[in-house]
Amino acid sequence: MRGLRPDLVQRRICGMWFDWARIIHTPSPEIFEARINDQQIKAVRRRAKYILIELESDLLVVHLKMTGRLYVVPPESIQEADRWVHVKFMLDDGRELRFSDSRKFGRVYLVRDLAEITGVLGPEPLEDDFTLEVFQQQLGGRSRAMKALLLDQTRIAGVGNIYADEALHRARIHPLRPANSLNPDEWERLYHAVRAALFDGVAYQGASIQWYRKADGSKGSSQDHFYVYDRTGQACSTCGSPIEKIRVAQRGTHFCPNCQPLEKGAIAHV
DNA sequence: CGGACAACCTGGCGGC
DNA sequence: TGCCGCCAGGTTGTCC
Repeated sequence: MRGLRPDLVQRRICGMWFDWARIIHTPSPEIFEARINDQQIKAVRRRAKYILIELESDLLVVHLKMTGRLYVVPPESIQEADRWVHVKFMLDDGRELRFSDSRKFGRVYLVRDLAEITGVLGPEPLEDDFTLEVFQQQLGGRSRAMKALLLDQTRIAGVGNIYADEALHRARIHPLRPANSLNPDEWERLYHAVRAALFDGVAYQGASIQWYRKADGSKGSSQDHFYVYDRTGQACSTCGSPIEKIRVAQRGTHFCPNCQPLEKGAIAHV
């Protein structure tokens, strides 16, 4: 989002193209095309994992899902190959905004009101009003595994599989711990850990494990700073124990069995 | 409420 | 080399 902003703000959309209609989620492709045409881009923002491109009378919303990429190409590079481009928006300066997605899971939306898409999302964890009390109120009081709760976008928005694992490790909490078993100190640790993990992810400009690329096409570096994600069998940077991988909430889940013990009272021995 | 699973899709990788 | 099965930064819906 930050990388796209300078290339997009003040541009005017003067055409679009697509070759996979299902990616155009709302409204129908015909209406989408007619309505977006000639609208000027006023701002580029974000809500949870949704990129919001503010137009004069609509919001162009993009979700990259697993393998989506959004980037701008200058006129001289428009012939450059990318076999996974499925939607293009022509800009008034001759450039082109491309949505590329090998798995075709990503979606684009054109709406008057953001609530049409993100109405059920929980609070933004990096906002100032996201306090420890809010965090605990959103996630606490139930028996679900903490990892599953962190991934639940209706309780807290924007935490994905990588940063859920990273936050739990930073807070030294096992991913299977029931939410109603955390003590006040653990709640506070996890609160700060979630924010720190997300903040660092943004600072490192995303994780380029396979497909993700920044707006300028280069790789983010978050993957070079993972504590547990994608590090199965490697030594924990804190204690040296091998990182383990299990399945929680149907997602691959990485943790250090020594730093993040499941048994109550189990104390890490280094 | 919550867990399991399928669906949506394609590509990369390890194993044989 | 080739084929097969498994895995993947996410979300939604169904069933139990």
